[in-house]
Amino acid sequence: MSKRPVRTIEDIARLAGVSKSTVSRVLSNSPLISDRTKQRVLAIAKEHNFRIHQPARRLSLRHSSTIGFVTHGHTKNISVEDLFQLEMLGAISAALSSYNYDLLMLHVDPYDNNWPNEYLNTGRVDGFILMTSTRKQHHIQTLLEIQAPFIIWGVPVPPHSYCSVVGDSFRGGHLAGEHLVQSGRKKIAFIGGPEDELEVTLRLQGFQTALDQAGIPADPGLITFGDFTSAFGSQAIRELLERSPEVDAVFANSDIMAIGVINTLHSLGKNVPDDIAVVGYDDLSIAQHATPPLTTIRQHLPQAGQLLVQNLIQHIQTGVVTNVSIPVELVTRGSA
Amino acid sequence: MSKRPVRTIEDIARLAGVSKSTVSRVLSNSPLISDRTKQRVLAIAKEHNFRIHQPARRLSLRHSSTIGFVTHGHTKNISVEDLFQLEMLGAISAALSSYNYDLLMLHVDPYDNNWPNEYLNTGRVDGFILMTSTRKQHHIQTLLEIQAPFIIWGVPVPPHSYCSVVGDSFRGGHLAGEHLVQSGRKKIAFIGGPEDELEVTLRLQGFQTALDQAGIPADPGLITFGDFTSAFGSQAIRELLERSPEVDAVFANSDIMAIGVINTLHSLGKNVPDDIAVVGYDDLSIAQHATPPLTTIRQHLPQAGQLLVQNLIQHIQTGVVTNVSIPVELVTRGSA
DNA sequence: CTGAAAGCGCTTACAG
DNA sequence: CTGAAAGCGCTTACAG
Repeated sequence: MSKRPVRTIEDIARLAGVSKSTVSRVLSNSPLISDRTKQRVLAIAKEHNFRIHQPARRLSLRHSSTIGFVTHGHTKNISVEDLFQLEMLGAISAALSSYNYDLLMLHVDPYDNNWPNEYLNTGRVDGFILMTSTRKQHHIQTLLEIQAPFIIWGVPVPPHSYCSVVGDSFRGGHLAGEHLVQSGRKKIAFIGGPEDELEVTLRLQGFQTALDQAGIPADPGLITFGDFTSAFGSQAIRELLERSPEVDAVFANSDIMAIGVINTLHSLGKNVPDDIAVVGYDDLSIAQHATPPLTTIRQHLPQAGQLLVQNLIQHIQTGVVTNVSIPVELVTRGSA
Repeated sequence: MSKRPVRTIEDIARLAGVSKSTVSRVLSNSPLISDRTKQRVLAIAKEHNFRIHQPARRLSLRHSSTIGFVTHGHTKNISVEDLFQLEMLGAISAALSSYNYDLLMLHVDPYDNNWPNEYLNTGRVDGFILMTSTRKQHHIQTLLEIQAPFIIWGVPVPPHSYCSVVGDSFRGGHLAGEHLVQSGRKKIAFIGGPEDELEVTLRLQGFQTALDQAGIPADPGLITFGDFTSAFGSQAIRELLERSPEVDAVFANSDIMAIGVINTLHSLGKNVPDDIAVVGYDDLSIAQHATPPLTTIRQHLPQAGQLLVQNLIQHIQTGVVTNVSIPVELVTRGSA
């Protein structure tokens, strides 16, 4: 008689003339239930647009079906530099919802060591996904210590064993170098991310291998490291050009950096790719919208997101530790 | 004797020699409890690094203390164009955690009308925050119909009443126009976002008012609309220059557009701001890193995030509907 | 194939 | 100021 008494499984049970147990079972698709009952209950549930109350379910099941995406605290840090993370977030979110998991955003204080407990012991989250980088390395220690389930995007560092997925950076660097070499470039600069990041080192190794193979001598003067920002890209190319005006190509370690490089080149009156060819890294969606459109190394973010969640969930459920390396791919567009 | 028996409030109660009720009360800071008991329980809780289990708490309290941030589905859409949203997300997240609320990311299918129930009826979320835009307008309808608590960033559209916070777009447009006029510009173009967005219209009105006041005649040929992307910024300035080569300033409706404009100007050999002055909008963190650093209208995102969450929570608790307009501010840097 | 009952870990009237 | 008990809405052995 009253407005909307259909809020719980018990309401449905009453309407269907069965027990709560039965309703619960049909809703979780238990094989025990007869088809007739199942259809009837389902019909009633649908008719009333019934949805299971998650906190109750989570309490009973003792897990949250939600994972935390870990990001660093301060608002100020969020900027174009985090575009990569943003695209990754989209990919992860898409994958997560296909598993019926929720995505909790965790803006974490980098100096706090207790945050994993804050989310795990409270039953808000079943595990974590994080993008690694040097400064976050100690988070991994913390997670390892309390045995929190997690997976990282990045190269896992040896002593310990934990889940990871990462692009094949050596091959990425190699592809970039090879492409530049094959298009006839001779003075090819490497504008890298942080020198102490494994990915960066690997890209450099792949890159140098490609030059070696083409018989181009290594020139330390053409190699710089910094961060992944466009600001650093700008600065790096400017300095490079002062030191070595004959540079005819650059391999930048991120699309964002590459865009910084290109902008600076334009303002110096250089033509891209005629005077200087530029290849980026990641293939974010901005890559195709740059002027000229960026030639870059595609990291396959949607696939990465999918693997990150699939393997995390698997790890939560079975304890299996996976480390996967995703093939990268050269995408040729206008800039090189 | 066993490893870690301290997982629940009951464990703490046992250790402290009190009842669960008492522990619960000290943990929720009930005034009923004596100081002695409170200190003792707190000490024990801290010693064992105890954290309350949220699903249980939420089930009991009948609310989730989490809010959903609504974003559109497809991975592909996430790009530099969403930088604004990203910075807003950071601001919201910061505000939320000061209220002990969690932030759930909701990548929602734009053609699905049932998503609010999916989150509200399931007890996963107490309310929603969304950024509006024309295409999202029908989400508001849906939310209104099922009486879901929500707040938007954007101008509320009349017939209905719901919470909102928004920057003062008229004043923003006015400040931009005024600044350009005062620096002696005569042919000032307006490169707008979507023509059917209220914010855009308001910025144009403010802008035109400023020109009027300076006695500069309105020139419809200098006004364009598109979207907030840098690609559109590039395209718009290129077309504008063909039609009216004498343009000496532009007011772009987002920092991202402004950056597109500047890049294109550079590649056309124009100097910014000498040949053409450019003012942007938003003051995202990229603004200060542009070359030249962007003169822009600051929207005060951290404050916006704070108001968004504060007023949403207030609305959830009391039903009060607030509509707030945040003052904007001209930030003068290199580009104009 | 189905149901009654216990339990998940909290909160909070109610009684003292 | 404190405790025993009921209840939040599910799930799942256990018994049939």
